[in-house]
Amino acid sequence: MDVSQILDPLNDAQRQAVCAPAGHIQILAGAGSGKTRVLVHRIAWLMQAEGVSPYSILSVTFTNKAAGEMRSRIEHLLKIPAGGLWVGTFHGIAHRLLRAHWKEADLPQGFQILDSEDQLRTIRRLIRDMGLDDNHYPPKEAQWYINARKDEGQRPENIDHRNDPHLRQMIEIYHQYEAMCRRTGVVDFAELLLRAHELWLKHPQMLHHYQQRFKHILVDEFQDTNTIQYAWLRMLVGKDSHMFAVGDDDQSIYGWRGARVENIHQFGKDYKNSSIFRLEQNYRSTGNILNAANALIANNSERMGKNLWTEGEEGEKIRIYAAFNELDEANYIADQILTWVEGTGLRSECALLYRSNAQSRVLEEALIKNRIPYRIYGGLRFFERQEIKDALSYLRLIDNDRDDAALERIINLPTRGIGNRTVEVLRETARNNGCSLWQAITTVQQEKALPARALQALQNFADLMQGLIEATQNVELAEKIEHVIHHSALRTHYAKEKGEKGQARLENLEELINAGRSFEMDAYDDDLPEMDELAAFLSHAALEAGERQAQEGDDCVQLMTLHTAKGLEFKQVFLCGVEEDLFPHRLSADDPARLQEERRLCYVGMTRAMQRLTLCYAEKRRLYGDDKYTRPSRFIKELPAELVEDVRMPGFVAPAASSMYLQEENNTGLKLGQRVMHKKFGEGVVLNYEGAGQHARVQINFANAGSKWLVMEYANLMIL
DNA sequence: GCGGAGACCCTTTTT
DNA sequence: GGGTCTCCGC
Repeated sequence: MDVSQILDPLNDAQRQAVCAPAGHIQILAGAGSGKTRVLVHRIAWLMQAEGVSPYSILSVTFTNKAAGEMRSRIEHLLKIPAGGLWVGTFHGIAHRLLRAHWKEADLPQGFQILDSEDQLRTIRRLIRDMGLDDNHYPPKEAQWYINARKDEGQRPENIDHRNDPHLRQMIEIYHQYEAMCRRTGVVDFAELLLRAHELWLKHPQMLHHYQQRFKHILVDEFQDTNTIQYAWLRMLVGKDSHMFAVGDDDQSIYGWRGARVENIHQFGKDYKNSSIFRLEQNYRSTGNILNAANALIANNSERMGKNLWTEGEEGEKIRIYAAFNELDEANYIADQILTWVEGTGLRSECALLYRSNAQSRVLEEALIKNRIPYRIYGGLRFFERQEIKDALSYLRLIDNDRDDAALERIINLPTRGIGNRTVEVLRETARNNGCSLWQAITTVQQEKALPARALQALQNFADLMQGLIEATQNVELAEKIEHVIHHSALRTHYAKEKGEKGQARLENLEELINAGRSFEMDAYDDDLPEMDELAAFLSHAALEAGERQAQEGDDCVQLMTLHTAKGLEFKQVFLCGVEEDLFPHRLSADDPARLQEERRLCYVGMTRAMQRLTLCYAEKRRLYGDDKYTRPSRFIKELPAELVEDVRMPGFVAPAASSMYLQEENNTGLKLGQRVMHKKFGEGVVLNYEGAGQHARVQINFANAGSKWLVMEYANLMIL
């Protein structure tokens, strides 16, 4: 067997990892070191050199994009379809298991998936129905709480309320929410993972079957695994199976959503005989960029340890641009891009990365002003769009009449005279009888619990749904969708919406029909039960919300958050707003662990750059409506001086508008850094201003009392 | 049932 | 500052 195709494109470290003898293996793969390549080639190696059957390989990723890329690269390398091989996301694989074993998992056969938005709506509804004040129990917080507990593998009955009444109530909300999901036959994202874990916990013989089957378990982005994902993996790894975990602790940026970098350390403890390989040769960035990134990340503690290097050239220094304000920052960047393009560079080679989405607007405006086309990542994806979710809700209700969330969404959409009062009566009836809202319609009608007009409106809705159910039996999926969009009058409803928006919505609805036409059921390799095509389509819509929408194609500058940029690379990168309080974000600055995550985020951002990296900060920034004086991020100071260069023109004088602003601000009579004395708090230093004149507030860092915001009018400060 | 006024919020995102 | 949600009046 000729394996040269598999091994030749690899460097020594990669080859060692790919050919490592069976055993538990951990790969620490630095940014741009060929991580995906190693995973793909490892799978190819197992199959072609070791004669491993694709049937016994499981490869897990976090995103559908990564899973898709992995599968296609494997097929490209092997030049055959990799049938039988399981490649998927944690959620996709859990879903597959639960479909196959719905009975053992104690789920209804046709269970559907509740996406985050539906989950939030459900929880909001529930909190109100429980008679709780949603100011005291914000639905968002409850949602976060529930998902976090599920990610940790906890059910409400296992959580200690520690006699805390608020916590006790949160647990009760979790409890009620669970009951609601059971009643309506839906499962949220976190539940997929938790159920899949419990499924094996409760059915050891089934676990044994999968342990026997999957001899090789490969995990991508291992640093992003949360508690339940790692527990699930550990369970699956039987005594004859091997885990191949690829990750980078320095690129762990999802701690805030439950990811545990500690799992990387835990791996070595759990698998004492495991070996570890490091991929440190970088094929992406210049030496200067790597050295600067290395220096930055060296400020973090408890690292596994890793130093990126390159055979390539040193390259340019890292540029630091100190802007006067956010407009100046944006203009500078636009200007630099124009220069880049004049020098035959492509716009698409340039990326503008920022910490938070709110920063994008000013950048966009500057790009528009300079007629620079751009593409912005983020925002709604196809299956998350309002009109698409409306249409899907009809389909969900057809598929499962217990789906209350779907019914609530469309019972009066388009409006058909079913008001809030009517729906309230339905809810109450459903609650009292422990039935679905759909069933409650019949009950309410029988009991004549509403005025005749409302009853008639309900009857019309019931007739409509009944008609849709009958008309969509035994027809092609696309035809089903088409029929629903047309006869529910969603199409006419959105046609009435004026302007481009309405037009776009209509086009999206058409696109949904197309999606139905091109939808292919996964051809599963084993004994998975036949799944109804509509149900499969709905699951697909929830699990793969589709591409983030943006005008594709043209040569566009790329705008995105630092988080979104992970895994991507660009010749020229601008990190925008590299300022204290923005990056690191002020909400993360106090907690050392979160601060380290911010630093890793900066590391991720810097290592996206291949040739040129510019860090920008503004000395003053308008954010959330008011102006703030800012300080450059501590991350800038952590870069070795010999690797950076200041690109603000020396001796440059602030433009008139800017200096006027400064004067106006300065009528507090104080300058930044000014030492002052306060009667009560003692001596301190001026850190920041807000507003102007006598209503201005000033932030002072007191030597003994810490940092405080004071109103000038009352502060009575003495200048020292 | 809809549209306007006011309250409220505001980090990062995938499934 | 701006986007979203809620409430109230028509």
